[in-house]
Amino acid sequence: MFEPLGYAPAYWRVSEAIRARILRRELVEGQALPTETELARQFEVNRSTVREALRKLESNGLLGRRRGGKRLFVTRPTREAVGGGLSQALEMHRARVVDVWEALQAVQPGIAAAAAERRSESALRHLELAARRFAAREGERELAVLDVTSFFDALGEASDNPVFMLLNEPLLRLLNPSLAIIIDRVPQARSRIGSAQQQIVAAVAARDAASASAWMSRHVRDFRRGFEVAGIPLSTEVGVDLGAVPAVS
Amino acid sequence: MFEPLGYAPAYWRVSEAIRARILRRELVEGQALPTETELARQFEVNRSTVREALRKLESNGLLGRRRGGKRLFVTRPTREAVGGGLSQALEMHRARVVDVWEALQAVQPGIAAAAAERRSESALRHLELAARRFAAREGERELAVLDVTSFFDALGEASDNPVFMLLNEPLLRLLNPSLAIIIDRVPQARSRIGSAQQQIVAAVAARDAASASAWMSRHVRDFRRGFEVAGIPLSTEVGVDLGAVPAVS
DNA sequence: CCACATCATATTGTCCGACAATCCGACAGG
DNA sequence: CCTGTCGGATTGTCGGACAATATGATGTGG
Repeated sequence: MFEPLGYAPAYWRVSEAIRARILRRELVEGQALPTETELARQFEVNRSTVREALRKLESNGLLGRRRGGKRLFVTRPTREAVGGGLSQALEMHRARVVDVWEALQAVQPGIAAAAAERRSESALRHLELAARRFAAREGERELAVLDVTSFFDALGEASDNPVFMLLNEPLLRLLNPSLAIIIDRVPQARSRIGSAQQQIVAAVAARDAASASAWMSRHVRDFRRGFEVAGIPLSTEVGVDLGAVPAVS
Repeated sequence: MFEPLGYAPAYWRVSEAIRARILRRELVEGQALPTETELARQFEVNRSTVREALRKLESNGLLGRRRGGKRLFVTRPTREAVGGGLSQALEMHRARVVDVWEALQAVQPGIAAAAAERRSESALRHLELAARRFAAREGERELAVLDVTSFFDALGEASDNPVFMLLNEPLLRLLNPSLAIIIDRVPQARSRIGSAQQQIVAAVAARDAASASAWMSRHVRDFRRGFEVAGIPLSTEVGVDLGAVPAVS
């Protein structure tokens, strides 16, 4: 009959108060926060309480500090921070390789299309660079995987859409371990990825959204085939150690 | 020439240590954490330091407490926690209505298709229920918006893909304010949304992925038209107060 | 044996005060 | 302009304290 009457500890209220002012842009990016002592004075709580509140905002990525710096500054959550949180959440939700792949399949063609429509010259150059770097890579499985990630990242950048840029990273990161295995075990993986990247780059360069989307669709579908050929069960949970996945003999 | 030599404060290392054990599943969901005093003893740091570490994990959604409870438990980040972090990040990145819309345009058809392929009977019922509730709603702009959100949520649920379920919520949440304005100002908005929902439900019920995807595509495109008719500039930043957007006369 | 009220204990939230390390800004000297 | 010095300010960490209350053990009655 009655709602539980809400009680929130002071550290929570302090953190919400600061968060609200940041989101309302009353505290703008790059601005230094008052010192802990000053905050404690203003909120009329102890410095320890303020510190707990600050830790929450810090891990949300809303506060950060300059390298080696001491004071806290208002920052916008970096891609890494957001991506880390998201992929960590997905691991806890036991997302499987096939789930992430499906999401990629849904979202990447749209990103490619947007990139083709709006890419700037410099974004295009970055994209070309990423593709060339992957193509030039030999051996070095781990680095090759990073190259693949960079390619998708560059594409997100070219789309000039912060939503895409933020979503891209965590999804790719979750697939990184499986990608490494694919590149290791599937002989033609590198060449297929490389040629797909070239087609996509060409379409983006030509501002041909439909073609970019179609090639990306094919590219992502190839990944799925890669999982199968490499013997990675589609129901493998992301975030587990893939060292244990048996090689197909 | 030289890498900055890394130093990490104790609260950070403590929080990382606990996070790692959670992600490695050595601490499983639902399990109670040791008490703060005990953690302080084991890590050989002060309780204040432990508390700062716990606040970080708490705001990541990896730790939570039972309602009215005192001890902390390992939890998986709720959809709200993840969504909150993501939409907050997008606000800070000054994502615009059109950016979010574009992402929706990219991802929702895929979700609809997946839902059509895999929906369970009970998920289908939830979806139907959400559609019926929206259709039955009159007036009550705010609630109508929530109904729309519920519909997309139910669809994500039906897709049975945790990635989709987590991505759905924050995107919709960001559009909620604009949606409210659309429903207020565009007379035919309700009926168009309602009929789109019905078509999607029908396609999902029939397990017709192609049709579900196509209708969803149309549905999302309609939103864009809605923004224009309602006089909401596509370049409006999400998260700003929309009370100021002038009505078209 | 189970359900329930009772109570001592453990635990959290918050405070206070302290101190070392170090970052910051100013200042002087080459 | 670069470098070295210096004092003050700020953070990271510590120890201890106490009120409020959740937790678990205990005892009691059915």
